Amino acid sequence: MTTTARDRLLDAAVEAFAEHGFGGTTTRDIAARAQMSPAAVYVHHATKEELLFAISLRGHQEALDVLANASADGDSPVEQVASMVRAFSEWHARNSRIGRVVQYEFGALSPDHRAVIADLRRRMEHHMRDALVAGVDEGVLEVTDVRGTARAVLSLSVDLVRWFEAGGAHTAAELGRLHADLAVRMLRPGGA
Amino acid sequence: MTTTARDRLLDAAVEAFAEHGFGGTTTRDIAARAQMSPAAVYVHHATKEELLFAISLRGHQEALDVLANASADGDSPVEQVASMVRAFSEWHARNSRIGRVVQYEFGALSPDHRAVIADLRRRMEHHMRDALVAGVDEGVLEVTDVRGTARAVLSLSVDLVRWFEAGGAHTAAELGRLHADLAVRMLRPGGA
DNA sequence: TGGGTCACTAAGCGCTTGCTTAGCATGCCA
DNA sequence: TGGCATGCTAAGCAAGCGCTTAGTGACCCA
Repeated sequence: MTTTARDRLLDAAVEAFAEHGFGGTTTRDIAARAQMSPAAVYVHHATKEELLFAISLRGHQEALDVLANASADGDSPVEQVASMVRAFSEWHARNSRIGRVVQYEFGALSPDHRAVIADLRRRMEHHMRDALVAGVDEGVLEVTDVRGTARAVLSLSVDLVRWFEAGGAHTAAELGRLHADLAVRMLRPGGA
Repeated sequence: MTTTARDRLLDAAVEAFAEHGFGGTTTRDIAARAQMSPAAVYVHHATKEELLFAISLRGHQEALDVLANASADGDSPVEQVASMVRAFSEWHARNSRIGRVVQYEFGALSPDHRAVIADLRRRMEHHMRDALVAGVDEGVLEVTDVRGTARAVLSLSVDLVRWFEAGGAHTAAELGRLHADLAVRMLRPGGA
C-alpha cells in the first residue's frame, strides 16, 4: 500500500472542492473519486467540514514552511524577498487546486477551525512584513505602507490559484522568477 | 418604489453567494434576504444559475467599463497604467462582495454562460496588455513578459476581494493609490 | 364595469443531502 | 483456536433541496 485510504480521501476532496466548491460537493462525490462507499468517508473523517479543515491546515502549514525556508535564503533583505516570492509563487502554481480550496473555502470552516487557520495566515504576512522592515532599515528597500505592500506582494502569488493551469503559457518556475523580479522592482529605492 | 424586486433579489443573491458560495446558498435564503417567498425568486429569474449569471455579467461589464474609461485618462502610457490600476483596485475594494462572487463562482456557471464571461475577461486583460505594449514601444516602460506582467498587475486589484473589508486598515482610495504606485514602480525602466 | 395581465404566495413534489446503523471479512495477538 | 479491533459496505433515515403548481389580490386599459 503506497497511499493510505485517509490520504486518498483527502486527495479526492481537494479535487472535488476545487471543482465544485465546498457547498457544491457531495460526500458521495468524494467517496466515488476515492473509489469507496459513501460511508467509508466517515470512518476516517467525522464530518465534511473536518475534511476541509484537514486540507486547509496541511495546505497552510506547507505554504508557511515554504515562506519560512525561503526567508532563510539570501544574505540581504532584497535577496530574501526575492527568494520568498519566487518560492511562494512556485508553490501556489504547483499546488493550485489545494490553494484554491484553502483560499476560497475559508468561510466554510467552523469558527474554531477558522481561528486556527487565520493565525497561520497572520504568521505568513508577518514573515513578509519582517523582510520589508529589515530592508527599509538597511536602506535597500523603499516602502511607505508596510502592511499594504506586504499584502500586495503576496497577492501576486496567491492570485495564481485563480487561473493557473499546468501546461499553460507559463511554467511554475517561470512565474516564480517573473514574480520575484516584479516584487524586487516594486520595492527598490529611487524613482526613475 | 426605489428599487425593483428584481434588483432586490440580485443584491440578496450577491450577499448570499459571497457568504456561502453558490453551492452553499439555498434559494430560500436568497428569498428570505429579499423579504419574499421562495417562489418569488422564479418570477424574476428562471434558475439559481441564471441569478449568478446576471450578477457575473453586470459585475464584469462594470469592471470592464472602469478599465476602459481609465485607460482613456492620461497622456503617457505610464499615466494610463497608473490610472487603470488605481480605478480597478478602487472598484474591487468598493465592490468586494460582487467581486468575490464573480471571481470565485466562475466555475458554477453553465458552459454557455462561462463562455460569455470568459470573453469579457479576455478583453480586460487585453486592455492592460495594450497599455504595456504602448509603454514599451515608447521606451517609458520595461516589460519582458507582457502577458505574465499584465496578469500580475491585475492580480493586485483582483486579490483585494479575498480580504478587503470596509472599515479596515485601508480605504478603497488608499489601496487604489498604493497599487497604482506599486504598478508603476514594477514597470519603470532601469534597475537600481 | 369587466377582462386580462402582473407580482406574488401557500403548499408541496420528487429527489438529494449529510450522516448513521447494522453487519461482514480480514488480520493479529493470546 | 478464539476473541477482538480494524476497515469497509449495503441500506436507509430525517431533513433540506431546486423548482412547480394553483390560486389570490392589485392594477390597467377598454
